[in-house]
Amino acid sequence: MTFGDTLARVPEILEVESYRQLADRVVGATIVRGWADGYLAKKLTSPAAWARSVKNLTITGTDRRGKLLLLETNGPTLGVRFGMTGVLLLDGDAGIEGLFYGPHDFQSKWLRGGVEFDDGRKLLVHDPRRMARFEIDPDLSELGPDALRLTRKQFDRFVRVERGDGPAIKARLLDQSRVAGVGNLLADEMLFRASLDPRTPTGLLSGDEKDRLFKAFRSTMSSLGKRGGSHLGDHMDSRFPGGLCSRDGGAMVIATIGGRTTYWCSTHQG
DNA sequence: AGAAAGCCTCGGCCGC
DNA sequence: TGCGGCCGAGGCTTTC
Repeated sequence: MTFGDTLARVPEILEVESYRQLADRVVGATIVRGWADGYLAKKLTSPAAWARSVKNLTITGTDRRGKLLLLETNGPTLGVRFGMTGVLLLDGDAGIEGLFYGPHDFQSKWLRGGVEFDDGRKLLVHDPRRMARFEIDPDLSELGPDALRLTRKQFDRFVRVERGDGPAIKARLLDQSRVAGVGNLLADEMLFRASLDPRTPTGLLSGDEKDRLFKAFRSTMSSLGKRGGSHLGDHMDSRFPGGLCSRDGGAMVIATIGGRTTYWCSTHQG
């Protein structure tokens, strides 16, 4: 599903990284005003707490951990989670052009909050489905290592299972406390590339299967980063009911794994 | 009108 | 058998 020639996406790690690059443009600016609706401020004590906390803060830098965008300031660190349909806007510029599951265009009624700077610019969160959240001094200890820079050593810790067979590898990939940034589409793409059944218990992966998954993890991040979005994976052409695998023509299977709709090839991921 | 997403909460049960 | 922690299910929210 695309919107004509417009790229359509889900805010997974690659999209949030492009939001971070957009946010880099406000480094050095000072916030004069901030606002948020009740949903965006849901993790804070109130929308007023956001307005009060951000006033007069100067942005000193940007960072990102997984899907969490971080704005560093001369005071607390500001965090933004984008949920399913959140897009970061800087005045007229969007961090990305469209969303896979989101609307085809931007509407002012879907602006849920943001900040205004001393130079007049505005950094805004556009979020039709209201799952984006602001945070103040977010707790990073609950997030695993960043998926865009995952080393082999970190990967080996990521697939380690303490007890029993462990969760399905698909569920482990989505576990943000194990590795931060992999969303549903990226997880399916990695497993497709690694020729792994998403239901495989993490603790039962062979050495060869772990090697394949690590390679697929890295290649998915780098090639989809170059292509420009989480929705541009090799398996996406086959990602519909009744779809056939673009690699070998096998029938695609659909099931809920790790709480998310999962597509995989019955032939090469069997 | 059903399904989709990220994230959070809750409850059940696994494993020691 | 008891307990803590893990894991999966379900809810939130809105749109197409």
